[in-house]
Amino acid sequence: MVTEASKIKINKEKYEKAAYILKAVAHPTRLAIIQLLEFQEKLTVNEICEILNCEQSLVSHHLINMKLRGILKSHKDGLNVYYSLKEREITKLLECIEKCECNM
Amino acid sequence: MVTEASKIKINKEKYEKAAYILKAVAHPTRLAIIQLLEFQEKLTVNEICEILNCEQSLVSHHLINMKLRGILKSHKDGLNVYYSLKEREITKLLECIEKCECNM
DNA sequence: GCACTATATGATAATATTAACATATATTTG
DNA sequence: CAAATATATGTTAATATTATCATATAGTGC
Repeated sequence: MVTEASKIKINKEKYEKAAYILKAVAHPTRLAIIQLLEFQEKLTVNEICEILNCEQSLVSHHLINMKLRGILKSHKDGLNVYYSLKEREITKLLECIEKCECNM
Repeated sequence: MVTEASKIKINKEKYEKAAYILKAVAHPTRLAIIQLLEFQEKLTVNEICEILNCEQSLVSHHLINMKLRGILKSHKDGLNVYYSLKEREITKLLECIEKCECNM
């Protein structure tokens, strides 16, 4: 039992990091953005707004937050800001969830 | 563009379900519980409390919530309630996250 | 420099999640 | 049935997330 406990203690930071990333992603709009970018390589804020039919500043908040957490990256080109996946690996989360039969 | 939009619309429910599951899991304690149960098959509420050094009612709330969302299952044996994974697939979430380099 | 467009920022309100605590319920044992 | 134990429940407080709105900033074209 002590072994387990110390194992958990050591891993505490790991769980906190993982939860931090999961929280950044656990939102329908954010998942949609991630999957859009899985197939589109890069999109502007406005394009995402239009596709998702979602207000600009809200989308912007979502994007900036995910960028902050290292999930997205962006580059500016004139007036536009293009967002893209920084971590393609993150797209596997959705696959993983879909395989779960827990969505009841 | 319209194509994208309708695709997203159709998938809206999918993203909501996925977010619902992800939210249930996006917490350090919950991730720890899941990983404990990956290796232990089943544990009582008290065992989990002790290992994680976490208050009983709080653990109970976490467990019940995850059970509600189809991630865990439980069975009673005398005074004890044993919790275990309902969906082993869920343990792959952690692997998946760990592979991401997004954790800054 | 002015008007226009795209994006970001900041404040606040609405809502959801987490924690803490007190207590209830159910089971076992004597 | 009383005491002890394990778990669940319900309430409230603390905190975090999400949405909304108003406005700022920055780049473009005239």
